[in-house]
Amino acid sequence: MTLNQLRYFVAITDAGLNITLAAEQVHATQPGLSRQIKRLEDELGFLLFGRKGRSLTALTAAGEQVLVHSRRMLDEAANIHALAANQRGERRGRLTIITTHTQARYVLPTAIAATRREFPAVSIRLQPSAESEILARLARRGDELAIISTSGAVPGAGIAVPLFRWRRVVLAGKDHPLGQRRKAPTLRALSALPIVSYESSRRPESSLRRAFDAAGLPLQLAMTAHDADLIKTYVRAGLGIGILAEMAVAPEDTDLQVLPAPAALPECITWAVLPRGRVLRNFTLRLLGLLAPQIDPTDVRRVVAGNAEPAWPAPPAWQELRHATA
Amino acid sequence: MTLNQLRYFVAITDAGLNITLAAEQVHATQPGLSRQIKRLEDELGFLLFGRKGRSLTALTAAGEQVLVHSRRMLDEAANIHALAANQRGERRGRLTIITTHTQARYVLPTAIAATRREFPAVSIRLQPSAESEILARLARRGDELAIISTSGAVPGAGIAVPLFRWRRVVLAGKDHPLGQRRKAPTLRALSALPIVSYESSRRPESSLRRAFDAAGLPLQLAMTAHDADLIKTYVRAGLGIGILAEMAVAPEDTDLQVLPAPAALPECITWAVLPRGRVLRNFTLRLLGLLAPQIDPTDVRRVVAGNAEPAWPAPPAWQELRHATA
DNA sequence: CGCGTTTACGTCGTTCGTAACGATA
DNA sequence: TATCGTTACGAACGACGTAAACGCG
Repeated sequence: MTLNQLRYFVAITDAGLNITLAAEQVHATQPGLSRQIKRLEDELGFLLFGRKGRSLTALTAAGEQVLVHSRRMLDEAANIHALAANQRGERRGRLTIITTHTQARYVLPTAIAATRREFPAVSIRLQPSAESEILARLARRGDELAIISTSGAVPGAGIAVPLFRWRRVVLAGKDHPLGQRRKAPTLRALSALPIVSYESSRRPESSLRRAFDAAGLPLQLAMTAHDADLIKTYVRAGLGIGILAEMAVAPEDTDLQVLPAPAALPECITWAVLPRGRVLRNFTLRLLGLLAPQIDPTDVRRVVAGNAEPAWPAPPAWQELRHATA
Repeated sequence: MTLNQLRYFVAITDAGLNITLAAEQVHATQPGLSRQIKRLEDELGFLLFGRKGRSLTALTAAGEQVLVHSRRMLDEAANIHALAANQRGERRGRLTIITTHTQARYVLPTAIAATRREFPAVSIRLQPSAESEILARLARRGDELAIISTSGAVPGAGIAVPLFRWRRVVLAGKDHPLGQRRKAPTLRALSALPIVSYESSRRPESSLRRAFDAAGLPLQLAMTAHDADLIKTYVRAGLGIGILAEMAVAPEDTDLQVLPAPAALPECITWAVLPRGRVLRNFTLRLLGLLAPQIDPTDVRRVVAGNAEPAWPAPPAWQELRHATA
């Protein structure tokens, strides 16, 4: 049993049982993979894949089991390599961040730019994803970090580190009467108007929808998008009233009226979610520190390694954070 | 990075940084290990060991880290091998049981004999250990299973499966007046007499000692031993009154008076403790099933694999169990 | 000097890529 | 016939053991 054999094995399963495709992805030839799988099966004494004719049709039940342990071994191998890279001060690497559009567009840029200045050879890959996919992707391999928001609840998968608290804002067109009193509109007032907000507000468990439900008021979603810029565009076009994250309001949005959200809309928290048990590269921790200065990188390492229980400092409000890091 | 390199690496640390000794234990030559370690260090880019002259003096800090992940990788490799052995119905293997003398002498024999009848090629190694060492040894490698007793509390390390409940008995010499009423003596009565019991009773947190402490009575330990047979021998010799586990009373002990223990001495539970995350061989589960028929082997597998939360059936009393399995 | 590690050298086994072959839709 | 997996072959690499050299107590 070789690490390479296991690497080929999971590559084949990840490629949907297509050996040729898997071979490309591990930078090897197809006969090489075929042979190693055969060797592995010979050594273990049973088939990993079910075959019909010459092509692979499915993992066997035993193969499923082996796959689980193989992935763990490869994860640990990757951990040792990450450890080594940190140890010798390696400054190259890759960091994949899975996040939503709003975080990517309004929260991350300064921190990512600063990280890149410090580690110019690190390739940072932003992977905007729908909220529902984010936690699922974390389980995959790679040096991944998810940045997501919830209204209070701690995300289930991985190690969740609270970065900052934020509230929603209400956006109205320049001459919309809602803005005339310059204070937060009531939930009831919003309920009477067409709303433009995030796609995720369509989900019945979204905190926006639940706030309206709790008040017994209807929520009229005129339009939804993943993208805060689109939302603002359509508010400008007069499609309705925007409800979005305060981070998404930029200085150049002077043509819009920005009002606080009703108190009934709960405060949200943005979290960094890290895969449990993974050795983090130095630049990953650096990015986290830049995003939320209250976080102690050493604590993060300990908790992710499973050597300490999470005990995070209370996250600051977004406004404080932005002033502190500006 | 090769699995062999990691194997050599942990062998060297387990051999106390003696490469020659480690080489014997992994059935290889000393230069081979030296070379592979050098290669590994070259690849990782830093030293795993501190050296003085030509000899290894200590693990480096980075080496400690690598060691942790290396062990995990090798554990997973062993898991795959165990999985494979199970899958192809391999009936050979080794099972090391870490336990106390009383369990080894009075509880395990029938179950072990039955397991050996079913798996004649399995070599079972009984490793009697003091209670304090048992849990520490579980962390080491190999197909290990610990059988230990506590007075109620769940053992901390690994997965603890409750096997059965038992009580203590009081042993007195044939003509000792304590036995004349043929019922359980009081704690106060025992307190006035010299006691012969287990070595572990010397520990202040032992349940025997705590029962006397709670009653405000002194415990006079005339003699202690790890070994129930020794205790009986010294009771016969008139050294004092024996207090030991009910399992340790054999039919041939007709020359001793056997009395129930005072109710103030709490009931104990014997547990099987399994290392978390290890794939168990079929014969290990078989032995567990023979020890405690109420246990569902599939549940044990699931819980040890981390795929289910422990929810064990209530353990029967030793007497019921013995009659059920006899 | 004895113990333990490193270096040198020759052999063997394994892996890999290229190329040809086989099966399947 | 195109696609994908298997088998065949030759080259290159790497691991291993033996034997000798080196350092340290």
